[in-house]
Amino acid sequence: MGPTQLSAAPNPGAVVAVVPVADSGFALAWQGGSVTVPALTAFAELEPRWLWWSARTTAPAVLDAGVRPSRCWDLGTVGRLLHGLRRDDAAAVWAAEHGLPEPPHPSGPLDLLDLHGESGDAVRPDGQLSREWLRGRCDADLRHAEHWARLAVDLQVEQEARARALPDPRRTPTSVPMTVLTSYAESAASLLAVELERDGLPVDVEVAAGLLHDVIGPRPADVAEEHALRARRDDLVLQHFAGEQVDLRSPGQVRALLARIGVDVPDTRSWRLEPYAKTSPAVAALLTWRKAERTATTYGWRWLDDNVADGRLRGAWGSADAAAGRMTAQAGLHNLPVEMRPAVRAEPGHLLVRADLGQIEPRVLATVSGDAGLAAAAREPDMYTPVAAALRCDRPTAKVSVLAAMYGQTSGTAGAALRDMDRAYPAAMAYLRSAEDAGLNRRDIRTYGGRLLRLTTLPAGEPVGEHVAVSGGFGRFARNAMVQGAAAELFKAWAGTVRAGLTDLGGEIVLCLHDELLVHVPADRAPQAAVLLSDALARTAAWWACGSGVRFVAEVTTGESWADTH
DNA sequence: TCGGTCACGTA
DNA sequence: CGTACGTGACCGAG
Repeated sequence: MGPTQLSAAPNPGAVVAVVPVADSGFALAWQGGSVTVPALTAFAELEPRWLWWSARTTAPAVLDAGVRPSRCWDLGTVGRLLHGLRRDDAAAVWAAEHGLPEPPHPSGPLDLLDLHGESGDAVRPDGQLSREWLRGRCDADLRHAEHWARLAVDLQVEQEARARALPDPRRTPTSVPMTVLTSYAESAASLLAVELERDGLPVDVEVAAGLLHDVIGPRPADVAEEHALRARRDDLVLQHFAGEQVDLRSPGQVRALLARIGVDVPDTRSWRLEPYAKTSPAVAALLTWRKAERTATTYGWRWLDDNVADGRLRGAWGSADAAAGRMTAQAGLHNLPVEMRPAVRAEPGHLLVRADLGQIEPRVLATVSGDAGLAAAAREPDMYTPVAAALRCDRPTAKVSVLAAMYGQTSGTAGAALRDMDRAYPAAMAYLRSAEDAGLNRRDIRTYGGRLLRLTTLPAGEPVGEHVAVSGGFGRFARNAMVQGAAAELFKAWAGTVRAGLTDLGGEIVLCLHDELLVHVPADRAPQAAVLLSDALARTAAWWACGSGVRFVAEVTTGESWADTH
């Protein structure tokens, strides 16, 4: 082994850390060297695995520089994955990797340790990162940025070693260990989140306006007209109550109002009122009003004005929620009512291609639990047909039984069904019980892909699952999170593969919806995009579910609007 | 002005 | 058939 040359260029495909410095270029570092450059193009040709402290802070500058990264490693994202962190800032990730206590937020006041040393070291005597560095010195100039990039390289090596050392849950492991692959996929998802936020979802404002007009009436010209229209909607309900002056938006007042016509309910949720709608026109009118009111307040003219610009609906995206690691989105991107989906339209000369994973959670359960019987069922296009045969019941009963087992049913008559499930699929049931047990006893657990679910240090009532503490403890939460979390990991791995394949087609992912991908492509490439969505799933499942025998299936459809693809 | 609660949209 | 998330309105406390 000769001495390392500091000027040695990275090999193609190497991990290369990038730290942008405003208006000055980029600091780059890799194992064996580092450099500062005015532009990224020469390094982009090496197709490196770009390494950054977080995509959210770094990727915009990289994308602006004209680079479309195909692979990356996100220290914040991987830190959250490996350590179950609720934060992804450099200080928290660094501390977790080095076994140090969780540091205060970088915005907190500086102390003597932060300012230690002649020039101010990046690492404090106690091993934590200096808050002075975190607050701007790291990208103040290229010299400091280069040091910051080297630290990133060191931390990546440590993270990868940790990921590599975790047990691989697959029956037939591939050469790259499972949690390293998950780290790649989760990092890609964080980059995708940045792109989704920048590019947005194509929405035809004219179509959206037409839909709104039909449901909530014309766009009000001023505040007075807005109130008048609101009053007119309210009157359609109130006329059923002899002109009483009641605030329909106040659940308490509505409940009292309903009591006066003999409808006595503990709350006024729509599913509870639904049975009365058949016989009571007043209740029916109230439910219709509720529907329109939801649209008017949450997805109305204000929403359109605030969130849609240049024909794109934009909101903040997160790559992993706190509970199980599913993607999150704001601005209504994840809860757009079905009635509004015709407004999601491909731009001229383009088409939307939608793919959704069929029966994803039971197939994931078959994979992660290694249950041979359930895996055999998961080789079929419809899992519930063989399950019904095994349980000697009809298909709807089979479906309910599987879901009840996965989610920990607490109501209804599940006893017999669960006994049958135990007989037919003992390994899957044992897996679920073991997850529930970990939850009940507050033990940390890892998902199939290696995400740490922290149940030990979580204070009761902490909003990881806002209602967990009150509604049933951590047992059901853990049982659910192990399945939902693994499904999220598969989904993101799939999405990352699709994203990489879309570059050649000139297309982009425009929406991620837990088990559904929406892709926007030039119209003549739509057939290729459809093939890509299916192929990417097969290729992803080949390593993700290696040796399990489980098949994953996607339904793929093409159309001009999102609604057309259903 | 704030957090809690209700309610409801999506998966 | 449970979990999770984001949004907006009301309501009472401060």
